[in-house]
Amino acid sequence: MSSPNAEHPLKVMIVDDHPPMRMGLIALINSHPRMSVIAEAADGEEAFEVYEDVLPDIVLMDLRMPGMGGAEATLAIRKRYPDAKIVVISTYDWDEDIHRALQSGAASYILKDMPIEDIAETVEAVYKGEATLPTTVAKRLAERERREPITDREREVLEALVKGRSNKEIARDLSISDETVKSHFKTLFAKLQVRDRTEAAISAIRHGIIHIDE
Amino acid sequence: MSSPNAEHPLKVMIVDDHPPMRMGLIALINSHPRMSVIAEAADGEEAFEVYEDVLPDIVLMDLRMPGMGGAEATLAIRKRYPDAKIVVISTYDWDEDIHRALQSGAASYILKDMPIEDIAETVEAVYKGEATLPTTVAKRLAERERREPITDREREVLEALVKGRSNKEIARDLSISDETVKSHFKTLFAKLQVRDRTEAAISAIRHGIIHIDE
DNA sequence: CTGCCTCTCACCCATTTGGGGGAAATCTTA
DNA sequence: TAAGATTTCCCCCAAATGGGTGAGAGGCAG
Repeated sequence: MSSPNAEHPLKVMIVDDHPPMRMGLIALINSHPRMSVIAEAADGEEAFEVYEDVLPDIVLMDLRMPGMGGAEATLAIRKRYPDAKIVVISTYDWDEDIHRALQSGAASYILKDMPIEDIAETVEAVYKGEATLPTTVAKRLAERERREPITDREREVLEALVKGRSNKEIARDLSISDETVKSHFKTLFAKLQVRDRTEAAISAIRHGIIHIDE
Repeated sequence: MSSPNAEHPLKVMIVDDHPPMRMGLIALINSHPRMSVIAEAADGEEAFEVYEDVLPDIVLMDLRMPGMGGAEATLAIRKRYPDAKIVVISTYDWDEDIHRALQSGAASYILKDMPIEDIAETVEAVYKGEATLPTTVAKRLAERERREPITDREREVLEALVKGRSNKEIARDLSISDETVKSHFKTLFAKLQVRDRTEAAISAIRHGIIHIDE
């Protein structure tokens, strides 16, 4: 594999659901001497299809998108192409988002408020196999490690909570007794270091454990 | 005032805290034959300062920014320059955000998931004095009208709630009795059409009444 | 097979929250 | 100034939530 140059630039694919952001990322990459955008997609499914078509050297992928998000798309692509290099770019530095993206096989996680030079640099660095994570992002990830891991069941309870359900309703939804729901909340309060359900809901949203909207 | 043409293009100013988005909006406007970006800013305060310096024909302004947001910046600019034409562009179509932006004097409110052609079109239309609001946005705004207006005090209570405070703590914070807090919640539940405080908190966030983060 | 973890459920009891009234004080504005 | 909205507070009572403790069933890893 020869290193990219003016004749054989690094082939980049852009994935983002916002047209102007897509335009900016394309302009950013194309203005770099050794990189060139060869494809774009507006959501996760399209990203997977287009990836197979064009087989880019690297993907610059948004995280939050309608339908299939960036983490799922990363997982899908790397399942078929384990060497795929994907840089996730997001608005938020929420620890669960970061964790999910990296778990899914993203090589890096960067933020949209970074200077465009840093974004381009990360893309090139990742292509070269240099693992880079911005300090802000790494710090958030470290914070997450310090938090006790939340189990699948607990996540389901949180999800129902954020939908506005009462203990009884959550119990019905999950086919368990409401005493069990209370029990889950007790452990959740401890893990999230909060005192009541409202705080728990907000905390879950702020950490990206549960996604509002859609 | 002569109409913009290739020699005298419409002078546009771009305000957004995300460098790649700024780059995209600039590229978008500059690729239009009758428009040209003459200045940019990364937050509300900078927007005001730069506006005074360059006096653009129109501003394309992001809503959510660290420090002074787009609505406050719009208000500040139009206080000094009542004829300033400002198009707010946002990720979210939350009714309170839309309302605040238009209340602040924005001429239109558009979304970042719109096609770039529509964005450019809106900017030009607004300059010509044609008021345009995307149907999605107009619909959200209409929904808001159907909701009973929330008072300032109630908003403060909601804000404290989203911070995770209990009734007693909210009472202490606002120097009122906790019976009064309960009273405010009673009316809030009715206005937001929810049954408990957790739902109220989520609803307040989803409508953009209270902003999480920062 | 034996811990360890998760999920499940139960009981008790204190506190918090929510729903029904009503009412005085203040502030706005027609 | 009088109507109207807002903010403040009160009472009562029912329902929901939260904290402590304990414990059985099932799964998974060493």
